[in-house]
Amino acid sequence: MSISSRFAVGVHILSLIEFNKDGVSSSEYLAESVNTNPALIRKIIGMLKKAGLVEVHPGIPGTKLARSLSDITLLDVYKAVNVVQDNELFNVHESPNPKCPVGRNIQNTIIPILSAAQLAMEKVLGNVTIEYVVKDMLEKEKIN
Amino acid sequence: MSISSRFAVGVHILSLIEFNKDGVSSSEYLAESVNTNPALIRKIIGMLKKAGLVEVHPGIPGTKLARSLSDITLLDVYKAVNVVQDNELFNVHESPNPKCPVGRNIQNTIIPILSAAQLAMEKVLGNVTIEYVVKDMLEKEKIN
DNA sequence: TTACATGTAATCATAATAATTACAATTTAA
DNA sequence: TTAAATTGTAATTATTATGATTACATGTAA
Repeated sequence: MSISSRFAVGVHILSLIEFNKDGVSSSEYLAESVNTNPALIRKIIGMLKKAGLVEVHPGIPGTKLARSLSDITLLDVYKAVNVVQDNELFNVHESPNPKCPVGRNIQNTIIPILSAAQLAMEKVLGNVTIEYVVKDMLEKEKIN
Repeated sequence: MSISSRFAVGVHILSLIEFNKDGVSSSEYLAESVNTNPALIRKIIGMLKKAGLVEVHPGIPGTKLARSLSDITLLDVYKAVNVVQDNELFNVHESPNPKCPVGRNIQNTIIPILSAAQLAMEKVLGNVTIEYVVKDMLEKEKIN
């Protein structure tokens, strides 16, 4: 089990749009960097658009960022691409036996805990911006 | 995508062993409460045993806790049942294009962030014991 | 030796993912 | 007006993971 790479690809797309801000970031161009096919990129871009993170129009080549770099967090991307629903990071068995004191309470007892764990993870993502990601990549370029 | 219910079932099993500490917790007994089949329970119990959380012996009916309730955290269970490997909660696309500054840095830039997010989630689990879970279930029984 | 429980491998149906193909809809430029 | 290029989106496929199930070998105790 792991969270869909749509999320990492979304971050990749937004970062590359910034790196290529003076050029045209078509789905084919982005797909070459991600190393996948343009249709998948367009699907993810569609989700980013729906979330208000990018601007893109049918027939017009290229995608632009709709917000400043410092105003887009990894949590925004994560939410945009629907990799995990609220309260659904953890799968809880569906039909425990209500005749048993554990069976009839397990869900109500652990779901709040699991939800808190999920929120703690998401909070970390919320504290990282695409601006940081881009700057970090530039740093790594300098070093190498 | 979501984390396997093996984890929630593991918590269920340990809690029920405690509730039933004066009786015999066979895989069939546990399976009835979880509402699944005994083979799956035995598989999960095998993992809990390997992690030193329970005692169980071939041919001898029943499973016992190997540690005190207050010394077993949800993180112990999570680790025991192998629902998520270290650094693998998030899937990162495998072969980004090394000719692109984003493609050649995306992994090194986001993996530490994703790892920190995963650890934050796991830390929450590490702060909750089976003792708390059992007590909370008892509380909920009183109320209802 | 018989009955019963655990340990474990194998099989199967289902669901999710990512890759891919295909094509309609839209825009721009010739 | 037409042609070319791009986005939007649905459908298909191969692969993988999960959970349910079956089967049976192994081990214990009466």
